[in-house]
Amino acid sequence: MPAPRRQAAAAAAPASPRTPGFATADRLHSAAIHLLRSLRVEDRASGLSAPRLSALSVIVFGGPIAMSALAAAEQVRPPTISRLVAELERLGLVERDPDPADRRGVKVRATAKGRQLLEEGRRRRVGRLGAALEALPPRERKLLARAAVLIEALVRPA
Amino acid sequence: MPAPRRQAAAAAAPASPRTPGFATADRLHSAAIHLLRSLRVEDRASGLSAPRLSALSVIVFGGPIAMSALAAAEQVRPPTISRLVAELERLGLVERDPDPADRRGVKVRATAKGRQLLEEGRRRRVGRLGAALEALPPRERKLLARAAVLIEALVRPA
DNA sequence: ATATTTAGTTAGCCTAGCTAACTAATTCTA
DNA sequence: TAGAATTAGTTAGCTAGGCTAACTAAATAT
Repeated sequence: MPAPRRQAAAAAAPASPRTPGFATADRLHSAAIHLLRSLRVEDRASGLSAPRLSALSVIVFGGPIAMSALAAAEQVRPPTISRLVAELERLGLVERDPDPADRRGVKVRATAKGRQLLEEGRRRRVGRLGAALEALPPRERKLLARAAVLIEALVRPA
Repeated sequence: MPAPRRQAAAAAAPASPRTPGFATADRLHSAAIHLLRSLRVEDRASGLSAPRLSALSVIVFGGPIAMSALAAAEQVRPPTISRLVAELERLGLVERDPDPADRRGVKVRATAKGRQLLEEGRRRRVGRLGAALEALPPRERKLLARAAVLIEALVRPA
């Protein structure tokens, strides 16, 4: 286990095990775990580890981004990002430019190769699940799409 | 990145990016990632890392279980499980008994302390999400509950 | 009776987390 | 405005968790 990071005592009043919210939360949590576990297989085909894929994704979609912002997005410490970006750079997937506005700073951006690799990976990963969803009645597929939106809303402002 | 594990060429025909299944899959994938990321905070309070919590969970719910079965459930190699279980044992959360039916084998089971720690963690983790769900209109909460069931069904037979 | 397979462990390597300690640049303040 | 404090990023060194290779011991197959 990595050394625990101090949290700003986050404990909101937890729902008691009796409430309908708790039961749903439990099911949702479990479903999310199993969903992601089943997709991990596809990610391996990219040749990149999960942390690298995740960081690359933030860099691709988050435009040129500062190291500190990237660390925050990935919820890791700056040294972790430093090393990770160094590896992505060595692989030709991203580049580091000095920030002209602040000469301490650095902006990371994806190369064409990086974008391409990510896009392929996303296609593979989501492709398998997408095929399964195609087989579903449209009603159920719509239900899942709405659920995804609800979940994002629940989680986003956290 | 850990050395890639050979996969039995799993590539099912991926859905093309145009289909409705693909768009939904993308949203669902993203929602699952963000959901789990937001809950990670609570897991840290348990003092156990994610791999240890996950293995402990399998041991608690999967009854006395062989090392090899545990490795399969966690999708890791036997040496990884050997070491992980050794640590859980050192912490007093699980115990290893020789398998009387096959003297090469070992059965791992949770101690009372292990069960208790897991239950507390689950309460904390799901509590925060549960509270958020309580605030939702019952209709939307039901939608999420049904979505969870659908997802499990999609993923389970994979 | 011996050879092969299977269950688990040990040894040794790599990646990804962390903290601590550092440099360089910026910003604040007396 | 000189000096102090803060901020951005890196380097060094540690631990945990992944892997393969190589091993022991037991079970099974020839």
